[in-house]
Amino acid sequence: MEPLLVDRLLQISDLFQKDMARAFEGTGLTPARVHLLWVLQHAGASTQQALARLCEVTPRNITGLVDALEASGHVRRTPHPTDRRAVLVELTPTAVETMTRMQEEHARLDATLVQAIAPEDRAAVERGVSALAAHLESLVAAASAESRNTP
Amino acid sequence: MEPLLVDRLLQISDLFQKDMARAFEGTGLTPARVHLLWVLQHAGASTQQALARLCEVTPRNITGLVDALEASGHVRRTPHPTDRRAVLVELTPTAVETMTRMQEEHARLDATLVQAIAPEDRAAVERGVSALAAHLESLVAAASAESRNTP
DNA sequence: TATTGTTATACTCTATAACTATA
DNA sequence: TATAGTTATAGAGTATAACAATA
Repeated sequence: MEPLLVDRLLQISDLFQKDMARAFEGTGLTPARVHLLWVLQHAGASTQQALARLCEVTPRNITGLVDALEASGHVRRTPHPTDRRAVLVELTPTAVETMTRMQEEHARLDATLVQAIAPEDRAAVERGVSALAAHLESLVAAASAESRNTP
Repeated sequence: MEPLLVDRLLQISDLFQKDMARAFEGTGLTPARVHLLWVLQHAGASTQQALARLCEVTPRNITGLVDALEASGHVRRTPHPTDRRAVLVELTPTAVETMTRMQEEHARLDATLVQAIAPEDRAAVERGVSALAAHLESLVAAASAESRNTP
């Protein structure tokens, strides 16, 4: 018997994690730190509170990640122009370069993945994974709404 | 512009993680421990060395996971019948029940996922995700073969 | 000599709670 | 009074290295 669709998707999740871990190794970066850099690249200079919301993680956790990324020269803390309690975190020029390369690699990976699918199946797969993502999103949203009602 | 296929797949990975974390919460179980129980359910009573290979994790790590699962009553350590160095880890009856329920929930999730895809797209999606999994598998295998050559 | 599991140590990610400085 | 960030503390997952008992 062939594996269930859900098992294929879980297998793909697992392989993505391995592939990304491999891509970072030797750079001193970790998945959580790369995620923060990715968020920063898209959001631009941000307060740690904003980063905590975007990463769906506690502010305390952001302190630790920013400490590490500051020590490795990937981000800088600068004073907030109007709020003296806050700091702005921004990518350093080297990190901007690193993230640009990473985004190129990301696009290359996308291209090879699309090519791995038979041409006549591509449109259906695009529709299918969009539907799957939407369905899962609603499942998770429903569960988290319920847990807010019974905390 | 619509998101890249790879971004959809990453989104699905992320949603799976959230959904599973939600499913375990309140049970005292964690993703790593459930994974070990899952492996144990499929492999049957195993030595910790075998579990380390199956989970792709160090033997030391298995010691910790088995300690925790033994304390929570999910697994038992029994002496190996022929090798006095080794122990056999096996599921307790309650854990067997828990895993059976989990497998049923897994099958239900698969059914709702398949239903979320338009009927005329289902066959193409099944073929597509199989091709994607195979392609990623070969990418990861190639990378790990290369890293064994340059350690 | 090689293998099984464990002790010792360390690092990363994560969380909550209490505290400081500012709004 | 509320918000931004940090210190303090804790637990889970992971790894390497050294060691005991057994093969």
